[in-house]
Amino acid sequence: MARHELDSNLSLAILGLLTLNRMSGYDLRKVFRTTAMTAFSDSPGAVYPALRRLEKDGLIGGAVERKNTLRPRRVFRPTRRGRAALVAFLKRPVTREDVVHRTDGLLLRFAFMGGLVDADTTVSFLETMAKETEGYLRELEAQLAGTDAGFPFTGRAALEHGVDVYRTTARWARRTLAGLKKHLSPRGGRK
Amino acid sequence: MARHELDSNLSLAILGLLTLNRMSGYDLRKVFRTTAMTAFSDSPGAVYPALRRLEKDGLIGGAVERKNTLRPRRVFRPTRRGRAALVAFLKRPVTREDVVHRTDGLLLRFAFMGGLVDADTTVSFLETMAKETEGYLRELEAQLAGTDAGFPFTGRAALEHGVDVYRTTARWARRTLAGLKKHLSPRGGRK
DNA sequence: CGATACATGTAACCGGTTACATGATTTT
DNA sequence: AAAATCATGTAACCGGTTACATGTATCG
Repeated sequence: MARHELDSNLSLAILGLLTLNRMSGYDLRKVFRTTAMTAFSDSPGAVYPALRRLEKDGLIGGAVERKNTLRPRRVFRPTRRGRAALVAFLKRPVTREDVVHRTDGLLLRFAFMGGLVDADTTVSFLETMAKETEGYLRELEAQLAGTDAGFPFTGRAALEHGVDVYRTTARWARRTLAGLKKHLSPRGGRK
Repeated sequence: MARHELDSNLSLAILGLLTLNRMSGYDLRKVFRTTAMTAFSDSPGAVYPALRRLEKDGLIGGAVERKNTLRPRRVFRPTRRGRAALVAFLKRPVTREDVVHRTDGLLLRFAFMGGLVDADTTVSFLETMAKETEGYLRELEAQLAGTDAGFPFTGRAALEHGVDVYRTTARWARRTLAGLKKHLSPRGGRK
């Protein structure tokens, strides 16, 4: 038994994209090749097996389009279970572990939250993410301060890059939180 | 035949660390568990096989310490070939691909450059890295500008995070470049 | 004397990479 | 007619994860 059904960022990305638009494997590959989602492999050896796993787990279903032509395609969309699994996954609490070791997964989850989870969940997601990122940032800064003599210039600079990136992420979370509140509150708020 | 001998960031990290200090597998695990190098697995199932691969490829050699005690340890250090392979790897040209898909590897290479490669190489590494990062940043910004209606708020925000991070990396490269030049030039310069 | 740290391994499993394979359709 | 794009797959290989296994040494 797989630990959970969304076994990788790729599976999460696919399920999320299929929730937005029904797509074929080829369509997904094109998204991964041509958009900002280049972190994901567009190789058939990654995409098609991932689709089969999701289908086997009952999270997506594929229907053959253009059945009688010579170039049919299987277009996938999430099942009810799939949509539920995605929502449950998006709602998982944000941990320090996520911030330190799974930043990409965290951002991916956030990217798909629009429309799938309520605003409160999104807000508290960002709040926790900001807090945990700031906490880890302080750890890193302390470590950087504790380092000095004997440490080569380039090593120290590489560490500084890490600090810069986490600081950027913390600020992004705070800024997005503010933007989100403005986006929701003013008059009635949009879905 | 493996594509190249440094088959993963973990192998690179290990070879680099062993170039700084002779260490055992357990020592390496401790480094990965307790320092900022938490991106690397401290699990024995990752570290010991990686050490064996590096040894098999003749890049490192292990000597048994405390032979006659009941708790001996194998302490590793790079061979001449290993040191040469590391330097060659560090000197590989920086590509757009590296910037887009292997930022971590790039930073890791930079971290180990101190003392192993000459200042010119380090400087041009940073220059290329800055240029390619800025180039990709412009691509991303164009993509972000081209997106708007229909795109959910959270999706757009996630994209903005990516832009923020690349901008941070570009600035880091420029700042570090300036710092490096100051670090080298003023009077005689240090090794 | 129990818990924690030291110290090194193995094995099943898993997802991604790389490369191979096949064929139709559209564009130039 | 050639090249690019559409469209879907398979298979060998690889490194990392997770869990298991074993035993010593030190600290409280």
